[in-house]
Amino acid sequence: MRELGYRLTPQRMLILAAVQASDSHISAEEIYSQVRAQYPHVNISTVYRTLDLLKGLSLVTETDLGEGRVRYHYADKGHHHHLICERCGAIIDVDEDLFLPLKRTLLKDYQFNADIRHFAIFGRCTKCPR
Amino acid sequence: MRELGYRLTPQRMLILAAVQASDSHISAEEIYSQVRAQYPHVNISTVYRTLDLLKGLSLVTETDLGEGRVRYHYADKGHHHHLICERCGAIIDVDEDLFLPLKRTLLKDYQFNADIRHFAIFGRCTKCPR
DNA sequence: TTGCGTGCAAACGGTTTGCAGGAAC
DNA sequence: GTTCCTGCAAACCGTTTGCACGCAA
Repeated sequence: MRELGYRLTPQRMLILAAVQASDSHISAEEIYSQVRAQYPHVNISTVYRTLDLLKGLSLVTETDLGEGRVRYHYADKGHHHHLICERCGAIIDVDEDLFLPLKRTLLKDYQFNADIRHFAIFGRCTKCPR
Repeated sequence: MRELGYRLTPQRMLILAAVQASDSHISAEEIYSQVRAQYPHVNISTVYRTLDLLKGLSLVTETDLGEGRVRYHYADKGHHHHLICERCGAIIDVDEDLFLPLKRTLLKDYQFNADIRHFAIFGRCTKCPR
């Protein structure tokens, strides 16, 4: 799979495995501590370099949920979006189909091909007071 | 206006003025250098502290355009969103009304009250090749 | 054996914080 | 005169980089 000129190192395999294993979005720091459990010698910079590589190969995607840190996601899992409650912190996943009408409008009226894959929408879930 | 227990300092006035004067979104660093032109003694930490205060007073709002830095915007100006071309960097403003159907759906189907005020959508403008 | 990939340490850039002195009230 | 606000310097935190060594090919 990755014999397209890239070397297969234990670090790379473990990092990709960590992203795949995560059922939600995972941060570099979380990947780091997970990989370090099996391979104590890794360095966080290797995690970042590998994630960059995997992004380039379209194996992982990156999302900015506005936390001041980026999260990663295995690319084969379906795209979806996040509703983030500013009060209780709950993260609700919504399907990408919900955005198709918007995407069409942007293309038609604004000549813009929106890359709507991972989206973070802030607000309040109705369970939360106020 | 700000006599709700807050002191009126030249720094605060200049910082708010800088945000108001900006017709688009402005970064803390940009506010800083603009204020410093008239008041060379200011410190960047005062800029951040004042912006926090103005956010709390709902006088400015904050947007994360995914640049690794936050941008600020005077709250009275109408809300709008941004289409950001990943290729040429163009930023296209779109009106918030475009998002009303989505907002309604989220409320009805997901019990989520989306705070759709400043939004950054990445993609490609059709003027750009590929 | 030849690089590519890594660990290390140091730098980075935006933002935050502790503190003591100064200005607004 | 009090208290809030500020400048300063240093810390912070996620991320990036330069370098020399080591391992995958």
